[in-house]
Amino acid sequence: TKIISKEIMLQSKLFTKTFREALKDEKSLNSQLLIRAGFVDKLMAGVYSFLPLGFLVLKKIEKIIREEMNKISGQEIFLPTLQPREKWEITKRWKIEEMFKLKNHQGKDFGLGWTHEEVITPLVQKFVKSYKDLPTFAYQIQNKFRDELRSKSGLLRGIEFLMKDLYSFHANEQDLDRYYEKVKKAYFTIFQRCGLGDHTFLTLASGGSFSPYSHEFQTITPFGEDTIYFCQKCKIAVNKEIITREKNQCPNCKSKKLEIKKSIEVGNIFKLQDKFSKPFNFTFIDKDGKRKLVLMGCYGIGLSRLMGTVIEVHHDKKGIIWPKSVAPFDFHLIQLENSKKVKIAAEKLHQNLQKNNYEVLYDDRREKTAGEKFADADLIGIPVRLVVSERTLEKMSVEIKKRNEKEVKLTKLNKIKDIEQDIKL
RNA sequence: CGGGGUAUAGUGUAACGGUAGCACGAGUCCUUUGGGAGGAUUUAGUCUCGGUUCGAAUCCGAGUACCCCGACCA
Repeated sequence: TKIISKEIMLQSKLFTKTFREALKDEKSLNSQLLIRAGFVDKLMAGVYSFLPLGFLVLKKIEKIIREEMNKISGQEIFLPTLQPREKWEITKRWKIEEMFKLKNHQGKDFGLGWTHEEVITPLVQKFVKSYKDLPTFAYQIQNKFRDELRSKSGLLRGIEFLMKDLYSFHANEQDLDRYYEKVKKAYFTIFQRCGLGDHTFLTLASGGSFSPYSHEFQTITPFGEDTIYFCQKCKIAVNKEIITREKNQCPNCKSKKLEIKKSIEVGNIFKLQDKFSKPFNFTFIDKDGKRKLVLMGCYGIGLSRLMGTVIEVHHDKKGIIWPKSVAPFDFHLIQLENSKKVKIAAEKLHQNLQKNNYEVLYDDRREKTAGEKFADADLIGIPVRLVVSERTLEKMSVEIKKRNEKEVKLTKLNKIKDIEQDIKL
C-alpha cells in the first residue's frame, strides 16, 4: 500500500480512463482488454507502456517471482542492457539476428541484451575460483529486447519485454541436476501463485544445440501460439517441435493418446552445461585439485507475457477477472451516489480497509451513472467489488460482489472482519 | 522475411470521383442516478509524398504504420 500514491487509489484522480470499445488494430484478447481497461498503452508493435494499474499488476507478479527465486537461493542483480560486441563474438552469437545492434558515434558496435549469458558468465567468473564458491545462483528481472520478425498477440510476443532470468553455476552435473529439479518446483509454485496452476504443464521441448531437451512451462489456452501434445493422465506434454522425435508418445507413460492443445510458453528452463563456460574458459579448482569447467543452467520467465497469459485464461465478456494474487487492488470500492451521506460512509470504509492493510481502488466521486461504474469495475477486474449507496446505507451495509460470481451480499458497514469473511476466495 | 488486409476527429464507423457525416468521448448548462440515462450546445478528422482529373477520403504509384497467416522463435 505504501508504494501506491493517493492519486492511483482514487479513481477520480487516476489519469487513465477506460475505453468502451476495443481499438480496431488490437485483435488479441489480452491487449484489447488491457488497453480498454487502461493497464497498458501500445507505443508501437510489440512495445507497451505499463500504466498505473498495469504496473501494479506487473509488480505483483514480480514480487511473487522474486520471493520464489530468493527461496531457492537466488541473488538478485541488475545487469546492463547495452552490451559490447566483443563478448558476443566470444560465443559466436554476434551474428544472431534476434539481437538489436547499434553503433555509437565512434562506430563501436553494441547489442541490446536479448539474454544475458554473455554478461553474467564473465561476471561470475571474476568471483568464482574454487569448488568452495559453488554452487551459486544469480537472477535478474529486466527488460530484454528481441528483434522478432513478427511481434504479435499483444503482450505475448513483444520486441521489448520484461523477463526474469536465473542463472545457476555448478561444480558437477549431479549438482546441476539437483538444482534444476528445484527450479522446476519453484516454477510450478510461481505459476500456481499467479493463478495459472490449473492450466500450466511441464512440456518437453528442444534443448537447442547444447542439450537434448529443455523444459517449458506451457499454459493451455485457445489462443496460444505453441502447440503441445498433452498426456491427460501424466499431466505432462511434448512440444510439437520434437513430437516426432519422441515417437508421438508421452515421455512418462509412453501412451500414444495425446491431446493436441494450443498453449503459451510462460517459462523455459535449460541445462546449459558448459556451453558458455567453455568459450569464456570459466573454470574452477575442484576438491581433487583439478581445473574443471563450471556447469551452468538458465531459467527464464517472461513477466509481461505472464501478465498477458493471465488475462487469456481469466476473463469473460465484460472484462478481466484478476486472480487475487496479481490483482492491482484487493477491493474496488464504488461510491454509487455522491450525496454527503454516501460519501462519508464510503470514505470511512476506505480508511478502515486501508488501516487493515488492504489495497483499495476507490471510485470516489466520478459523475457517472451506476451502470458505467459497474461496467468499469467489471472491465478492470478487481476480485471484489464493494458498493456503498443510499440503498445499502438504509441497512447500514455495504454490498459485496466477487468479480467471478453473480450473487451480491450485504454486510454491516463497520465490520471489516465480516467483509474479510465474505471475501475468502 | 514471403503472403494477405487495413489506414477518415481521442475512440468506433459512414460518405457514386462533386458540401466530410453519425455515435461515443471531451467541454458548458439543465434534468437524471443500481447496469454504459435524456435534452441543449461546443469541440475535433481524410497517414505521408507524388500522379491522374475541372475536381480525389474515394482512382493510380511509392513510402510509412498497424493487424492477420506463414516462416522464425534460448
